[in-house]
Amino acid sequence: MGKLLKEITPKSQDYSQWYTDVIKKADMVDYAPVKGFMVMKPYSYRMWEFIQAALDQKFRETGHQNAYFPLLIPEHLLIKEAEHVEGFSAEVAWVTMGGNEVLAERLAVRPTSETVVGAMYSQWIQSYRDLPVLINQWANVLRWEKSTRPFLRTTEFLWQEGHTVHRTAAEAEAETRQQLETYHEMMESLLAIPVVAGAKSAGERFAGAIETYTLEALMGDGKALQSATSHFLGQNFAKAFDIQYLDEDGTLKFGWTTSWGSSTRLIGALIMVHGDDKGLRIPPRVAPIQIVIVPIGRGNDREPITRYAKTLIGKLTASFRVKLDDRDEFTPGYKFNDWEMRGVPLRIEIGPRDLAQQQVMVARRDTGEKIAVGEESLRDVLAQLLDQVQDTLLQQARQYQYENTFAVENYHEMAHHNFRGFFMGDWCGQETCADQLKQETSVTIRCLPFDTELAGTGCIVCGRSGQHRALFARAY
RNA sequence: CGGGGAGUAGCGCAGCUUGGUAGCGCGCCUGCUUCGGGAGCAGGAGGUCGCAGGUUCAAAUCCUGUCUCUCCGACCA
Repeated sequence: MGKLLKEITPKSQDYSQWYTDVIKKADMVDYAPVKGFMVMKPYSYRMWEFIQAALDQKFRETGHQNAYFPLLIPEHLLIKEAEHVEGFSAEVAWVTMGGNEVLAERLAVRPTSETVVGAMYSQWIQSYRDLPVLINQWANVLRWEKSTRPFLRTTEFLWQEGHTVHRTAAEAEAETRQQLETYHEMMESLLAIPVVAGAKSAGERFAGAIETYTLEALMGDGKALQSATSHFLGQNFAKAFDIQYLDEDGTLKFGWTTSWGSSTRLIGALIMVHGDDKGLRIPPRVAPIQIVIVPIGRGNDREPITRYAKTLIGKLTASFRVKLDDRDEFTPGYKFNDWEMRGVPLRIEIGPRDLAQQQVMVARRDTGEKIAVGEESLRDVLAQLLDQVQDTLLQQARQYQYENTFAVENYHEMAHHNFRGFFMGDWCGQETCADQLKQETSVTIRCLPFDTELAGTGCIVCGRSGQHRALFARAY
């Protein structure tokens, strides 16, 4: 325990440093040779694969197909939608050379793919019979960010971006909401992260969107993290890229498009929502290793224990992701701490006493609780415990969010909470109020949550009558 | 992009003020003993001091430039 503190800075002492310590000590990332880039090591990449698998399945179930669009986008395409290019111009990386030749037109490394997708869709779509187009791609994108943090904001990141075209506004709008719901469900059931769903205010919308929906999660330091977004693009991109179809009535009409995305940033959210001073706590459903087995004993004890551990592995691998830590060079105590740092949900200890009693000790990462389990019921108990850990992490995160969500009548009240947490308040709808708030407190409007009502106490900034109930917070 | 801090062995650091044979802890390798919450002893390997210039008989140390990490702000998934 004493040595542990040397390795991971306590959250309460320095949250940023804690985060950096955890991702390094849990063997999730390494820094790359180019500034702002990171290597996702196998342990974190595996988590991404679980997220991918869950989303991909859901996308398919809702009628979407995967495709892949090019990494490079010619400048003339990128600049077609005026608002869009303005929103992204400051963070686009350009390719200007091909081999030894200077290119006639420079090529943008995609910051997102609406433009190149739009250019292709305009060629693919002729008739209302071609609609809807429901395509998703798994890709990397590049945004030249000024300050970067592993997972939360890196220059290159992995994500999925869905791009759809619909015949009617209502259908596109429904698609936008449906995809947000897909993310919502995945975050709670897989990552055990509660979120607030809502619409972005005009000032916070995606560049070129009519409406942006978002999921906002509360991190352990009281800051909000935008975790997934879904955009209703209206006909903005259809007009810019000439995505038209001949409708049943014989007239040419513009399609209605959407786009929606979620990224490896989700892993950053997972770390900050569930981690504690001992390190990571990974929800079992995304844990690369769900159960680690630590054999205890030396000399004459060792051989039968190892043999037993191996038969146990054989029995459990069909149902769980299990690992036997039979490293010779570390003591059990070291291994306990090591796997706790890496966030493995359950640990099985097998020592001479257990062998004699035909039982094992099972320790939970989330609560620290340790129980003896008889061999015959082991598989069922483990399955139950994994569910319980998954559930407990979600409940704890919900509790934390609940305890750190405050209704305010004017923005000065936020100071009582050090501007940390979710703040619910009325907003008059004027951007000037949002700007003033941000200027003075760094707090921004995270979203206008669905299914909320005005408190009637007036705009928290100017006091005029409110137009929207809004979620305010400082954000990553 | 602005303001702080930091780059010396795999990791964490000292040495720099006042230039003169590169050190400590952990880790690593070998051997023996150890194992229910970060084991002990003994021996050993490992460094062009971030990079590039400059000053000097001599640079980890002084000067200039540059790159990277980190924290805090402004900009963004």
